[in-house]
Amino acid sequence: MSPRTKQQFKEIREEKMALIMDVALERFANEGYYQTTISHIAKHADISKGLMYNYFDSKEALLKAIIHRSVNEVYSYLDIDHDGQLSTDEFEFFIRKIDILLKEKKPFLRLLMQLLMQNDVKAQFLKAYSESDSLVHPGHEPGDNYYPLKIITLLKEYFALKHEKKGKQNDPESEFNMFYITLLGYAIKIIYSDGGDNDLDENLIKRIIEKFK
Amino acid sequence: MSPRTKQQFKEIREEKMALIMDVALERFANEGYYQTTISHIAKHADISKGLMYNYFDSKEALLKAIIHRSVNEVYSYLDIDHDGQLSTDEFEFFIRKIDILLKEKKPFLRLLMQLLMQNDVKAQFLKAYSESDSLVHPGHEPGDNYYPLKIITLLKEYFALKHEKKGKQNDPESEFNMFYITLLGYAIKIIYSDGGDNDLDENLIKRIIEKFK
Amino acid sequence: MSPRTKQQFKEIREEKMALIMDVALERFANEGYYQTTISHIAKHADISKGLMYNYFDSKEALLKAIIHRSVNEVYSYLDIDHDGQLSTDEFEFFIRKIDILLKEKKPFLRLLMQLLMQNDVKAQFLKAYSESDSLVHPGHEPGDNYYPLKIITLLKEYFALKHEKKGKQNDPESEFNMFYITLLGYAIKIIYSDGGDNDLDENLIKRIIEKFK
Amino acid sequence: MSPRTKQQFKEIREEKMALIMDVALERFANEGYYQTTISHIAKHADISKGLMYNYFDSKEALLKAIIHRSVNEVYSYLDIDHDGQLSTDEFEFFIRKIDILLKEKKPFLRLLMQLLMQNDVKAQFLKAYSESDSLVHPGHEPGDNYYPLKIITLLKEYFALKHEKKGKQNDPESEFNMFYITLLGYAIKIIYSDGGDNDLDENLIKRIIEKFK
DNA sequence: GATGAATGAGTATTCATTCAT
DNA sequence: CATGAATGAATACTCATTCAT
Repeated sequence: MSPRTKQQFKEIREEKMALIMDVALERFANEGYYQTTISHIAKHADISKGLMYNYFDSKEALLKAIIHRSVNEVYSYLDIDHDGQLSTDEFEFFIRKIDILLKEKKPFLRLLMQLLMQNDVKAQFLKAYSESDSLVHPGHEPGDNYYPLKIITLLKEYFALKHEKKGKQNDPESEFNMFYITLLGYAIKIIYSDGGDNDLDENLIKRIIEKFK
Repeated sequence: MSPRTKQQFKEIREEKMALIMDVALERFANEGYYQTTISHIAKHADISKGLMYNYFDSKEALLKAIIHRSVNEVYSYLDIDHDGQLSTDEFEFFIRKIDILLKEKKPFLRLLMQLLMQNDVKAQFLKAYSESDSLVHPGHEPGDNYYPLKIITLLKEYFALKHEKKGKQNDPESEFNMFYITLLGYAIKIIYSDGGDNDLDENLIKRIIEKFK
Repeated sequence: MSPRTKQQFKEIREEKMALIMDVALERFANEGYYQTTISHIAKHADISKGLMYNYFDSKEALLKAIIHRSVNEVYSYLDIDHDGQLSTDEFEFFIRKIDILLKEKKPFLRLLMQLLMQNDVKAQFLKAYSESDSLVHPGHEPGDNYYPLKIITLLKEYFALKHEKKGKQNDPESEFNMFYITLLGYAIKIIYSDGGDNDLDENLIKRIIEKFK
Repeated sequence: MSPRTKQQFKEIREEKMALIMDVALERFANEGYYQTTISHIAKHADISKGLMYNYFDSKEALLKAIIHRSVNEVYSYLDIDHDGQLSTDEFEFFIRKIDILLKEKKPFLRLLMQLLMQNDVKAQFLKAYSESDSLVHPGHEPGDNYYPLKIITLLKEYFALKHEKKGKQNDPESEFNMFYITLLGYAIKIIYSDGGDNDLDENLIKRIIEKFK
């Protein structure tokens, strides 16, 4: 009988927003962003069409919120804040983390792939994300050495250092590129497999670590 | 002035169809299949919307025709009709052909990626393609050893044989999988780069060949 | 701490209703009735949407209540209850009162203009108001000589009498019509000016009085 | 059997656009711009909803086109291109033209009133129209003495000159303002009357001319 | 009395497809 | 063979109104 408190309203809002974002992410990843209708999302989330607009200004705002949330989750999981060089163990640890992310963030990564693989204007804001990271760390300017680039830099330095030490025959840039395409191929395989053969995947990630560490 | 012969009409027809397919493929690859409108295609091909329907029953029929054509081109370029085992030279030759295809069929491969990365019903027919090859070789049933699978089989046999001969430490299945993800990563890199660094790519493909042949 | 008396509750209720009506009138007048949303009103009045419906059955009921209130204010300010003929001084006094009303009831008059200038069904009830005065004096039938018409009648009689006395060249109906359009034009000018030049307006109203008294 | 020529298509387009604009103007004027739905327009014009969008980008674009057309018609009818001062005959002629416009352009003028009497952002472009005339005479800058202002200037000069010559008691600015509100009141009366008493209106316009010429 | 989450009918707009010429 | 006007089903989004708390 007594009216709901502000706190209760806040909780309702947050739970509902999370529900809508979860459902929408699932649909976006599987049906494609443009093919997913607000009606679909509403039906799957068991809410009315209108309610979505109580929480998000538009379909695009919903997409942005989902990306924002997921990017934050990914970054905070990776938690890269490394000033010196990567040790071999840290390198291995990093690959393992990536592997876990690939398996835990499949829907988000499918959505991301989908959006990044289009050239049209609407998708540009996404590229901005992956390059500038401005929403996650608003203090940084495009040109700073913030997270996404920092990762790349760290890895390149790792390969440069390894080359110095071990004097392998291949130059470090080539080595980094081999590493990059191998991990990319592995990522695609994981993201687009439904379940898949775990032993097989485990064997692959071990070989990647072994080969490039 | 003289009335065109049936042959001439047929040629005009075929040229127009090819034009429409070319334009559509370009738009599909860059804007996305669902985002590309018939109006856009018509405008870019400098024909009327109605004419498109003179040549293709629907937007989906146009898509199928484009895929059909490109799949045929790919298969006939690869020209795999190999009964015995792949020699090392043939393996290298195969990788080189793949590399050339990646660079020459970028728009088609982008379109393909786009469609394969969706789970929804409309995209199912595409998976059918990649698995059954039914349109290209309508006689085959899913289970036959037709082209796409034949390639896989040949490659697996290649790695099995190599393992027997050279007795490398890794089992052939694992080796094949490493090869698969490396090539996949390379393919994605090539398909989605605009121009890109040719020397760098050449270095990569050489290393792939070296590593897996 | 002590429980509020019924009287206090009633006062709170009435103050809240007045607040809502004030805010709504302002928004209706400036944004337009149809363009003003209940959400806007609630936000500007610093109450919840639900509360509005506690006081008014619907948006239209709110509109009617606002009109009702304003019409009553206007009528009670004009306080026309005149049985005989208008004297010259009374005529001048009437114009002065109109002038004051124009300046004090701008928002209401803007809203009224807005509604009267539409032919659609929804606006019909307003015409009913201006012609029948049924809400203000529910006993009257359209055809009675109630207030709005009474004013017209009084003014027409004033011009008829003036014609008899002074024998001006123009017939009284024509004179009334000139008076009507001049006052109408003046009214529009005042209602839709923001602030405006007071001296200029004062000069105009003086000339109107001078010309028609 | 033979396909339509470009000319035929152009004619169809122009007739249909005119039809849609005519119907829409009528509805906008009577129901109000915001209350008029595209469905209503389509139904009244006996076309499908979609067709409107073949000719106009949006509801607002349709509105702009209607205003543009009507403004052009009004200006070309008034055909004010007067360098010197207005003679008495020209002044009378001008009032007569205004009177004719008021009767012939009722729907447009109702629409215009409706839009000008709202403060919201969407209506601002209209004020721009009435003040800058930029669409009609694109060469002019806001500040030039282009048509709408030119009319005002001409009239003010007319009253100034008249004052010099005849030395009436009232200053010319006051006289112009009286003229302005009288004509405004007359305009409103005409625009919002349905048919109305022609003799009565004719008498009014004669008196206006007589009084102010 | 008061809140704001939830609903759903309604609105502008898009676009594949049809068809008269 | 070719055109583009015309259609209508579908889609994103709005907003008055209801209702559980």
